[in-house]
Amino acid sequence: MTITNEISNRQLEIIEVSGKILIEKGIKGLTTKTVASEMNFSESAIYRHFKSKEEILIALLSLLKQNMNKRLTSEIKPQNTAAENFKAVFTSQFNYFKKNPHFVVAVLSDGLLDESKEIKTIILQLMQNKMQLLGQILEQGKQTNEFNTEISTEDLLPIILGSFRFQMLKWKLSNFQYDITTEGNKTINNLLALIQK
Amino acid sequence: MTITNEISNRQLEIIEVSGKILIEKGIKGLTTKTVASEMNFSESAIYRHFKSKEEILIALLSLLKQNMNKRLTSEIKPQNTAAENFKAVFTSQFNYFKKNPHFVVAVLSDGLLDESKEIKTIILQLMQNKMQLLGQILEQGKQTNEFNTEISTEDLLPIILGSFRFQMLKWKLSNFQYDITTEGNKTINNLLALIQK
DNA sequence: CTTTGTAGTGTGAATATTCACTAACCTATG
DNA sequence: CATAGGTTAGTGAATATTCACACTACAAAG
Repeated sequence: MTITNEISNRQLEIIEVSGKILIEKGIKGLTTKTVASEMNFSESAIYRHFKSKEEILIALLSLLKQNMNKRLTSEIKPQNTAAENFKAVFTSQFNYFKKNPHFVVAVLSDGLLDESKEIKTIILQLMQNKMQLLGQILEQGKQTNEFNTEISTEDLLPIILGSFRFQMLKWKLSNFQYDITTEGNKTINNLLALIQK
Repeated sequence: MTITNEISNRQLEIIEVSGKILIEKGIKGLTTKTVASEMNFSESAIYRHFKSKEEILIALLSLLKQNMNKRLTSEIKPQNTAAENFKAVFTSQFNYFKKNPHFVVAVLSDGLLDESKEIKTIILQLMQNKMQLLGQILEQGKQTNEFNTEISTEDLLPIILGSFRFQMLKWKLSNFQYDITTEGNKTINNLLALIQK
């Protein structure tokens, strides 16, 4: 366990393994035993890399938050139409989760919510960041007269975000068996159809 | 513990207490100890009323399923407009959860999903029932030319249900501090504005 | 080149705690 | 007097965490 803020390769492995366990067996299945077993080393070895189990979850969520912010921010380009930006953001999300389904936990992280104050904070930040980003795009669309102005951005956001979350939940319930990118694209277009003029 | 299918008063108490614990402390907080403590009797007394902890959860979800079906079905009236039916169904939901916030678990039951096969099945049924009911209303609205036909009912359902779920999540995250019926009404109107002609 | 210190990473055994659940017993009431 | 519903006092299993110990790589020192 190094003192730096950097994440070591071993830590990253543990995070990924934890995410995998989380979606396969749920929060109850994530124990020091299962993590150690999946890592092919003993339980005590975990503590060479993380102070506690909670720290693993915190690291996982922090990583995702960081990644998501960087990734999504880079997708938004002022020269593009709001619809294009809207599509780009969600396409990026769906592609990312297709490659890293073990991070879907973070979207459906209600189960983790009650874990600790710190975890709750990160999850809330994750939501707020996404809301803020989406809010920008919606405002852009209203100003450029692409989107309907009848419904306030504030009211539109939970509808869009809720749809996204629900889609992810369905995907998880199917055990990730269908292609989330094609299904996701359908939803993107449907949502756009609803809010476009 | 009687042999009948009826739920005794004591069982109902336990179910309600469990629901309360579930939203306050999450699935991890729901233990024989916390239930017993909230009931003001010993842990072993629980087993006079339920065979296992899982049975409590199953009873809770079954009760809600039964209740929701009955309640929502009675709200749909063919002589009413689709918009009226739509409103009636959601108003009923919001009113019900306002009075029984401890049952919000069932809407946000992601955490329970991994508990057991049987529990997962009931939760899925709960979702499907609601989808089916809402689907009827949407179809009615399309036939009477009230609703937009651009987006298929199938595609519309997850958007509406996702919005509802997200609204409930926000409410829970706020610790049920605001009035869900007024906030809910806003969402109902917004959704209607989106799908109406 | 060899010794030696040290940081990093692993192990197995032991720990206290918590969990769901059970057994034996008590007692009021119909 | 049987039964429903409560009690106390356990049970074994699982859990997160700690500890003493061992091995390795490698850099500094002699």
